Amino acid sequence: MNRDDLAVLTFRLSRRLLAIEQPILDRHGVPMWSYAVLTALSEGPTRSQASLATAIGADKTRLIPVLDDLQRRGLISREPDPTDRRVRLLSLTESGQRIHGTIHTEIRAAENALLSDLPQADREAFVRSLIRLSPR
Amino acid sequence: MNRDDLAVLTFRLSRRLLAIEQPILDRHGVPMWSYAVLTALSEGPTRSQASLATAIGADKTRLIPVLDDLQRRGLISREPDPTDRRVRLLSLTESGQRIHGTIHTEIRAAENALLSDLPQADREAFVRSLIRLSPR
DNA sequence: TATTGTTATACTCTATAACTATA
DNA sequence: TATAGTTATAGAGTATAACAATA
Repeated sequence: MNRDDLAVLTFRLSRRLLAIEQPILDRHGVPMWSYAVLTALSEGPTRSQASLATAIGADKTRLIPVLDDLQRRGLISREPDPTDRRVRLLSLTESGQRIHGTIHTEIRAAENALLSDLPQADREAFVRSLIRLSPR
Repeated sequence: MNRDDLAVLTFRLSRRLLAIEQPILDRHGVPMWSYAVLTALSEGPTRSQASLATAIGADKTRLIPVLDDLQRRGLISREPDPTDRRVRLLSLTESGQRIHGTIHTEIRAAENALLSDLPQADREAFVRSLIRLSPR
Protein backbone atom coordinates (compact mmCIF):
# COMPACT_ATOMS: atom_id res chain seq x y z
CA MET A 1 0.00 0.00 0.00
CA ASN A 2 1.24 3.42 -0.90
CA ARG A 3 0.64 5.58 2.15
CA ASP A 4 2.32 8.48 3.86
CA ASP A 5 4.94 7.87 6.51
CA LEU A 6 3.58 7.08 9.95
CA ALA A 7 5.25 10.19 11.33
CA VAL A 8 3.37 12.39 8.86
CA LEU A 9 0.02 10.77 9.58
CA THR A 10 0.53 10.98 13.32
CA PHE A 11 1.68 14.58 13.15
CA ARG A 12 -1.37 15.47 11.08
CA LEU A 13 -3.76 13.80 13.52
CA SER A 14 -1.98 15.50 16.39
CA ARG A 15 -2.58 18.91 14.84
CA ARG A 16 -6.18 18.05 14.11
CA LEU A 17 -6.84 17.02 17.72
CA LEU A 18 -5.14 20.17 18.96
CA ALA A 19 -7.39 22.25 16.72
CA ILE A 20 -10.43 20.47 18.14
CA GLU A 21 -9.36 21.02 21.75
CA GLN A 22 -8.23 24.61 21.44
CA PRO A 23 -11.72 26.16 21.31
CA ILE A 24 -12.74 24.14 24.38
CA LEU A 25 -9.71 25.30 26.33
CA ASP A 26 -10.19 28.88 25.11
CA ARG A 27 -13.78 28.87 26.29
CA HIS A 28 -12.54 28.07 29.79
CA GLY A 29 -9.53 30.38 29.58
CA VAL A 30 -7.15 27.49 30.25
CA PRO A 31 -4.00 27.21 28.07
CA MET A 32 -2.85 23.76 26.98
CA TRP A 33 0.04 23.51 29.43
CA SER A 34 -2.26 24.56 32.26
CA TYR A 35 -4.64 21.79 31.29
CA ALA A 36 -1.72 19.35 31.26
CA VAL A 37 -0.89 20.40 34.82
CA LEU A 38 -4.52 20.08 35.95
CA THR A 39 -4.66 16.60 34.40
CA ALA A 40 -1.45 15.48 36.09
CA LEU A 41 -2.63 16.77 39.47
CA SER A 42 -6.06 15.19 39.02
CA GLU A 43 -4.31 11.84 39.42
CA GLY A 44 -3.02 12.94 42.81
CA PRO A 45 -0.88 15.63 44.47
CA THR A 46 2.74 16.09 43.45
CA ARG A 47 5.79 16.70 45.55
CA SER A 48 8.17 19.14 43.80
CA GLN A 49 7.59 21.13 40.63
CA ALA A 50 10.52 19.44 38.93
CA SER A 51 8.91 16.01 39.07
CA LEU A 52 5.67 17.47 37.74
CA ALA A 53 7.61 19.03 34.87
CA THR A 54 9.19 15.76 33.79
CA ALA A 55 5.87 13.95 34.27
CA ILE A 56 4.19 16.10 31.64
CA GLY A 57 7.26 16.38 29.40
CA ALA A 58 7.87 20.06 30.06
CA ASP A 59 10.83 22.09 31.24
CA LYS A 60 10.71 23.15 34.88
CA THR A 61 11.41 26.77 33.98
CA ARG A 62 8.49 27.10 31.63
CA LEU A 63 6.17 25.61 34.23
CA ILE A 64 6.63 28.58 36.56
CA PRO A 65 4.35 31.10 34.82
CA VAL A 66 1.79 28.31 34.32
CA LEU A 67 1.75 27.52 38.04
CA ASP A 68 1.71 31.22 38.91
CA ASP A 69 -1.44 31.67 36.86
CA LEU A 70 -3.19 28.55 38.17
CA GLN A 71 -2.41 29.59 41.72
CA ARG A 72 -3.58 33.18 41.20
CA ARG A 73 -6.88 31.79 39.90
CA GLY A 74 -7.24 29.53 42.91
CA LEU A 75 -7.16 26.32 40.87
CA ILE A 76 -4.13 24.79 42.60
CA SER A 77 -2.60 24.84 46.04
CA ARG A 78 1.16 25.37 46.11
CA GLU A 79 2.81 25.36 49.51
CA PRO A 80 6.31 24.73 50.83
CA ASP A 81 6.73 21.24 52.25
CA PRO A 82 7.13 21.76 56.04
CA THR A 83 9.72 18.95 56.18
CA ASP A 84 11.84 20.51 53.41
CA ARG A 85 10.96 24.09 52.68
CA ARG A 86 12.76 24.09 49.32
CA VAL A 87 10.08 21.82 47.89
CA ARG A 88 6.57 22.90 46.83
CA LEU A 89 3.61 20.59 47.44
CA LEU A 90 1.13 20.87 44.59
CA SER A 91 -2.49 19.79 44.51
CA LEU A 92 -5.83 20.72 42.96
CA THR A 93 -8.26 22.91 44.89
CA GLU A 94 -11.94 22.03 44.74
CA SER A 95 -12.34 24.68 42.10
CA GLY A 96 -9.44 23.17 40.16
CA GLN A 97 -10.98 19.71 40.33
CA ARG A 98 -14.25 21.10 39.04
CA ILE A 99 -12.81 22.96 36.06
CA HIS A 100 -10.60 20.02 35.12
CA GLY A 101 -13.60 17.68 35.22
CA THR A 102 -15.64 19.98 33.02
CA ILE A 103 -12.95 20.46 30.40
CA HIS A 104 -11.99 16.79 30.44
CA THR A 105 -15.59 15.75 29.80
CA GLU A 106 -15.92 18.14 26.88
CA ILE A 107 -12.64 17.01 25.33
CA ARG A 108 -13.59 13.35 25.64
CA ALA A 109 -16.90 14.04 23.95
CA ALA A 110 -15.15 15.78 21.06
CA GLU A 111 -12.65 12.93 20.74
CA ASN A 112 -15.39 10.34 20.76
CA ALA A 113 -17.20 12.23 18.03
CA LEU A 114 -14.03 11.96 15.96
CA LEU A 115 -13.61 8.26 16.69
CA SER A 116 -17.22 7.56 15.77
CA ASP A 117 -16.13 7.81 12.14
CA LEU A 118 -14.52 4.40 12.62
CA PRO A 119 -16.18 1.00 12.77
CA GLN A 120 -16.27 -0.17 16.37
CA ALA A 121 -13.68 -2.93 16.02
CA ASP A 122 -11.21 -0.55 14.39
CA ARG A 123 -11.90 2.09 16.99
CA GLU A 124 -11.03 -0.28 19.80
CA ALA A 125 -7.94 -1.59 18.05
CA PHE A 126 -6.84 1.95 17.27
CA VAL A 127 -7.02 3.20 20.86
CA ARG A 128 -5.46 0.01 22.21
CA SER A 129 -2.58 0.26 19.73
CA LEU A 130 -2.09 3.96 20.33
CA ILE A 131 -1.73 3.35 24.05
CA ARG A 132 0.74 0.57 23.40
CA LEU A 133 2.84 2.63 20.97
CA SER A 134 3.07 5.74 23.13
CA PRO A 135 4.64 4.84 26.46
CA ARG A 136 5.59 7.73 28.73
CA MET B 1 -11.26 2.62 30.74
CA ASN B 2 -9.14 5.29 32.33
CA ARG B 3 -6.69 6.41 29.69
CA ASP B 4 -4.96 9.61 28.70
CA ASP B 5 -6.60 11.98 26.25
CA LEU B 6 -6.19 11.04 22.61
CA ALA B 7 -4.32 14.27 21.99
CA VAL B 8 -1.72 13.37 24.60
CA LEU B 9 -1.25 9.84 23.28
CA THR B 10 -0.94 11.05 19.71
CA PHE B 11 1.46 13.81 20.63
CA ARG B 12 3.60 11.31 22.53
CA LEU B 13 3.70 8.91 19.59
CA SER B 14 4.50 11.76 17.27
CA ARG B 15 7.52 12.70 19.33
CA ARG B 16 8.62 9.08 19.52
CA LEU B 17 8.47 8.67 15.74
CA LEU B 18 10.35 11.92 15.27
CA ALA B 19 13.07 10.67 17.59
CA ILE B 20 13.32 7.47 15.56
CA GLU B 21 13.58 9.29 12.25
CA GLN B 22 15.98 12.01 13.32
CA PRO B 23 19.13 9.83 13.33
CA ILE B 24 18.25 8.51 9.86
CA LEU B 25 17.81 12.02 8.49
CA ASP B 26 20.97 13.19 10.25
CA ARG B 27 22.96 10.38 8.70
CA HIS B 28 21.97 11.68 5.27
CA GLY B 29 22.30 15.34 6.22
CA VAL B 30 18.67 16.00 5.32
CA PRO B 31 16.58 18.10 7.74
CA MET B 32 12.95 17.12 8.33
CA TRP B 33 11.44 19.87 6.22
CA SER B 34 13.79 19.01 3.37
CA TYR B 35 12.64 15.40 3.56
CA ALA B 36 9.02 16.61 3.47
CA VAL B 37 9.81 18.49 0.27
CA LEU B 38 11.56 15.50 -1.29
CA THR B 39 8.58 13.31 -0.40
CA ALA B 40 6.08 15.75 -1.91
CA LEU B 41 8.12 16.05 -5.11
CA SER B 42 8.56 12.27 -5.32
CA GLU B 43 4.86 12.11 -6.12
CA GLY B 44 5.40 14.38 -9.10
CA PRO B 45 6.70 17.86 -10.02
CA THR B 46 5.05 20.92 -8.53
CA ARG B 47 4.10 24.19 -10.13
CA SER B 48 4.75 27.10 -7.74
CA GLN B 49 6.42 27.06 -4.37
CA ALA B 50 3.29 28.34 -2.66
CA SER B 51 1.29 25.25 -3.59
CA LEU B 52 4.12 23.03 -2.39
CA ALA B 53 4.14 24.91 0.90
CA THR B 54 0.44 24.40 1.56
CA ALA B 55 0.73 20.77 0.41
CA ILE B 56 3.20 19.98 3.18
CA GLY B 57 1.61 22.29 5.73
CA ALA B 58 4.45 24.79 5.83
CA ASP B 59 4.66 28.52 5.37
CA LYS B 60 5.94 29.64 1.97
CA THR B 61 8.53 31.93 3.54
CA ARG B 62 10.16 29.23 5.58
CA LEU B 63 10.37 27.00 2.53
CA ILE B 64 12.83 29.32 0.80
CA PRO B 65 16.02 28.37 2.70
CA VAL B 66 14.99 24.70 2.43
CA LEU B 67 14.68 24.95 -1.35
CA ASP B 68 17.90 26.98 -1.54
CA ASP B 69 19.77 24.18 0.18
CA LEU B 70 18.20 21.35 -1.82
CA GLN B 71 18.99 23.19 -5.05
CA ARG B 72 22.56 23.95 -4.04
CA ARG B 73 23.06 20.23 -3.36
CA GLY B 74 21.61 19.32 -6.73
CA LEU B 75 18.68 17.37 -5.30
CA ILE B 76 15.95 19.45 -6.93
CA SER B 77 15.49 21.41 -10.12
CA ARG B 78 13.94 24.87 -9.68
CA GLU B 79 13.35 26.86 -12.84
CA PRO B 80 11.05 29.71 -13.84
CA ASP B 81 8.03 28.54 -15.79
CA PRO B 82 8.58 29.83 -19.37
CA THR B 83 4.86 30.56 -19.71
CA ASP B 84 4.76 32.60 -16.49
CA ARG B 85 8.15 33.61 -15.25
CA ARG B 86 6.88 34.49 -11.75
CA VAL B 87 6.33 30.80 -11.05
CA ARG B 88 9.02 28.23 -10.23
CA LEU B 89 8.73 24.69 -11.58
CA LEU B 90 10.02 22.23 -9.00
CA SER B 91 11.05 18.62 -9.51
CA LEU B 92 13.46 16.02 -8.19
CA THR B 93 16.77 15.45 -9.93
CA GLU B 94 17.98 11.88 -10.35
CA SER B 95 20.18 12.40 -7.34
CA GLY B 96 17.18 13.72 -5.42
CA GLN B 97 15.10 10.68 -6.34
CA ARG B 98 17.88 8.42 -5.20
CA ILE B 99 18.41 10.01 -1.78
CA HIS B 100 14.68 10.19 -1.15
CA GLY B 101 14.30 6.50 -1.98
CA THR B 102 17.10 5.55 0.36
CA ILE B 103 15.83 7.59 3.30
CA HIS B 104 12.25 6.51 2.71
CA THR B 105 13.21 2.85 2.76
CA GLU B 106 15.11 3.25 6.02
CA ILE B 107 12.28 5.15 7.68
CA ARG B 108 9.74 2.56 6.63
CA ALA B 109 11.90 -0.20 8.06
CA ALA B 110 12.15 1.64 11.38
CA GLU B 111 8.40 2.24 11.45
CA ASN B 112 7.65 -1.38 10.68
CA ALA B 113 9.93 -2.44 13.51
CA LEU B 114 7.84 -0.29 15.82
CA LEU B 115 4.56 -1.67 14.48
CA SER B 116 5.79 -5.23 14.88
CA ASP B 117 5.06 -4.84 18.61
CA LEU B 118 1.39 -5.11 17.69
CA PRO B 119 -0.61 -8.21 16.77
CA GLN B 120 -1.18 -8.24 13.02
CA ALA B 121 -4.91 -7.51 13.14
CA ASP B 122 -4.37 -4.51 15.41
CA ARG B 123 -1.50 -3.31 13.26
CA GLU B 124 -3.69 -3.25 10.17
CA ALA B 125 -6.61 -1.63 11.97
CA PHE B 126 -4.27 0.96 13.49
CA VAL B 127 -2.77 2.08 10.19
CA ARG B 128 -6.13 2.02 8.46
CA SER B 129 -7.69 4.14 11.21
CA LEU B 130 -4.78 6.54 11.33
CA ILE B 131 -5.11 7.20 7.61
CA ARG B 132 -8.82 7.77 8.01
CA LEU B 133 -8.43 10.14 10.95
CA SER B 134 -5.70 12.30 9.43
CA PRO B 135 -6.96 13.77 6.17
CA ARG B 136 -4.78 16.44 4.59
C1' DT C 1 -3.43 46.18 -10.04
C1' DA C 2 -2.63 41.36 -8.72
C1' DT C 3 0.44 37.45 -7.95
C1' DT C 4 4.90 34.73 -7.11
C1' DG C 5 8.79 34.61 -4.85
C1' DT C 6 12.06 36.84 -1.63
C1' DT C 7 13.91 39.44 2.26
C1' DA C 8 13.65 41.68 6.73
C1' DT C 9 11.60 41.86 10.95
C1' DA C 10 9.03 40.67 14.95
C1' DC C 11 7.09 37.36 17.82
C1' DT C 12 6.50 32.99 20.30
C1' DC C 13 8.25 29.13 22.29
C1' DT C 14 11.83 26.77 24.47
C1' DA C 15 16.17 25.91 26.62
C1' DT C 16 20.55 27.63 29.15
C1' DA C 17 22.67 29.82 32.65
C1' DA C 18 22.83 32.59 36.65
C1' DC C 19 20.67 33.63 41.14
C1' DT C 20 18.04 32.89 45.78
C1' DA C 21 16.51 30.05 49.50
C1' DT C 22 16.90 26.25 51.96
C1' DA C 23 19.23 21.99 53.38
C1' DT D 1 28.14 21.78 48.85
C1' DA D 2 24.05 20.40 46.89
C1' DT D 3 19.14 20.86 45.55
C1' DA D 4 14.35 23.21 44.51
C1' DG D 5 12.64 26.94 42.71
C1' DT D 6 13.01 31.36 40.26
C1' DT D 7 14.57 34.96 37.07
C1' DA D 8 17.00 36.71 33.04
C1' DT D 9 18.75 35.86 28.79
C1' DA D 10 19.66 33.81 24.45
C1' DG D 11 18.44 30.75 20.75
C1' DA D 12 15.44 28.32 17.45
C1' DG D 13 11.45 28.19 14.94
C1' DT D 14 7.68 30.49 13.00
C1' DA D 15 4.72 34.03 11.21
C1' DT D 16 3.93 39.02 9.53
C1' DA D 17 4.85 42.62 6.69
C1' DA D 18 7.38 44.99 3.23
C1' DC D 19 9.75 44.51 -1.29
C1' DA D 20 11.07 43.11 -6.23
C1' DA D 21 9.89 40.91 -10.45
C1' DT D 22 6.50 39.57 -13.59
C1' DA D 23 1.90 39.40 -15.38
